[in-house]
Amino acid sequence: MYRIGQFSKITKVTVKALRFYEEEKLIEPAFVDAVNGYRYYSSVQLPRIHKITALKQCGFSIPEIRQILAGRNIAALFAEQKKELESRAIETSVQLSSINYYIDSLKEGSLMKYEIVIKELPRVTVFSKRMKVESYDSYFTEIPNIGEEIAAVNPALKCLEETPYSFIIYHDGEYKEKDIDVEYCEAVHQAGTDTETIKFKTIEGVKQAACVLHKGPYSALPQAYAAVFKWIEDNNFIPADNPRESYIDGIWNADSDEDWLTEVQVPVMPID
Amino acid sequence: MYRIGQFSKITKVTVKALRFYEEEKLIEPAFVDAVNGYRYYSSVQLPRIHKITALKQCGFSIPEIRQILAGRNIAALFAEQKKELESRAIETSVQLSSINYYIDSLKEGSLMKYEIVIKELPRVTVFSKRMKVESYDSYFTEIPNIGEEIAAVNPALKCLEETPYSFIIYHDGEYKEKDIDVEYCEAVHQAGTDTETIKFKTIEGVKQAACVLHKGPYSALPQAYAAVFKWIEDNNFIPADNPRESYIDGIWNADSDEDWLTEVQVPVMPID
DNA sequence: CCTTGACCCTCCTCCAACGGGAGACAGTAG
DNA sequence: CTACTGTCTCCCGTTGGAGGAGGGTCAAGG
Repeated sequence: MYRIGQFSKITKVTVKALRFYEEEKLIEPAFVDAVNGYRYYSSVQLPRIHKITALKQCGFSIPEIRQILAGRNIAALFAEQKKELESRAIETSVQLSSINYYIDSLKEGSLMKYEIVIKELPRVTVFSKRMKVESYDSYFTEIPNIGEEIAAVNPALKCLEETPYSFIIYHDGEYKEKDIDVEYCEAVHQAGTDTETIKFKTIEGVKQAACVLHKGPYSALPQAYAAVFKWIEDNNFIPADNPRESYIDGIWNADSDEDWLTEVQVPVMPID
Repeated sequence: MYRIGQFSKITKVTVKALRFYEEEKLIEPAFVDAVNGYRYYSSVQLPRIHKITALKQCGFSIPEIRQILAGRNIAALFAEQKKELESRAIETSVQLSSINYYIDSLKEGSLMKYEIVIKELPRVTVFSKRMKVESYDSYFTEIPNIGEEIAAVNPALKCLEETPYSFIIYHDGEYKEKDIDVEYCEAVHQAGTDTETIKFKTIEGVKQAACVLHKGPYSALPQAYAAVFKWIEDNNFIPADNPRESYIDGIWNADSDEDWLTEVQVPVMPID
């Protein structure tokens, strides 16, 4: 019979943990002195505490260990824990490559200019106009016209005011300087009547998109694109769809182009 | 200006988290209505919350994020986090192979007969006698003699009574049936006078040893050895030293050999 | 004007697995 | 007798919020 401190040394389980396991009904002392309350453990309990330690080293929680010790659901719990650990391994490796990306970008002196975040993009109903434009500058003259044209046919049309979402999809997979195939979209509450060139449609949600926020004039957007595509590569993702550029602040509500805010969103999927 | 719920939708950060971050001084609303207490956020805060989200996805804690946002210790924190994540990745992979080992052993019908635990073995002072014996049975007749012989020369000798540690080191790296090179050791408080065949020595500690507890007669010990060596292989470790067999309960204090307890300890190191 | 539903506020508790420490006995060695 | 170590119980703190209670706000519809 060992006192708790001795048992603790033998088993390498702290005294605190032993008392806690008793409270959690994982293991009880073989005998408790009724007078002074001292706990006494015996060597026949070594296999049990050994088993507890082994299960803890596998990352099981205390209720799970209790189940396994009771002999219930053993196979199921192990299979579940395996899945859990596998997803944890993936998560850690994503974090690791993410960190490496930032360390890289720090070395190049740009002090975390771009941070990339994985987000979900919701399903939205939009009106959209697809067009080929000569250059980036030219479509900004187009956009106000689109709004007017669709409003003329749908007087009661409402865009999302609280969480507005207007963006351009680049249908050329890659970066181009001219003759760009773009689609301007603006989220609305409900579909309305199409025009010749402007159509209502539903854009499906995207479970994972790498998103980067760009602050400043549009001329610097290519840097944001470069950053997000480097991140995607570094983090073992691949683009799963065409990139979007979402306009948050711009000429319509910010004076200085230094204050403009644009989000680049690239749907991605992990490389298996 | 967005109310908290709208800002939450835009940023995919829950309302609870936004309020919590405010309390933690990570981000404050651009404006708080003095009358009703409503928080209002503006789009100029998007880069900051975006940065917070990105850092969280790297696994940083909130105090760390606060430091990084303040621009302090950035490189150091990133390097530290990288190390942290790397060790977490290793830990998870160990747990994973551990789990796989048990799932394997479950399939073979043996319901977790042996659990393997990684423990540290302390540095101990022992008296030891190294000898070649014909078979496993024969050295058990030897052991009592060793104790008597050393006690004759060292009348005041004290073994560790509270946490006794007596064990055999197998100097043949592998399993042998006869002509075995063994060393019997028993931990003592202080070194004493050597005899012709029994020497005092200090055995260095081992940082990681794969340990398995065997309950039952010694004839079944080979199964325990098989289990621990399989585990070592499955878990990407390699033996780092000769195995030890530590005797906890045996003929001297347990009647039935079904109650005997022995621990097999194999020092290991991870494969790089 | 009243109600309803959607938001928002603050404040409180809860999670996991113990660690740290306070205050009070217990047991032993010098 | 005192000092030291071990043990007991009880309470608080950790992380990053989630969940809920109880109550105020705001706009729309009847």
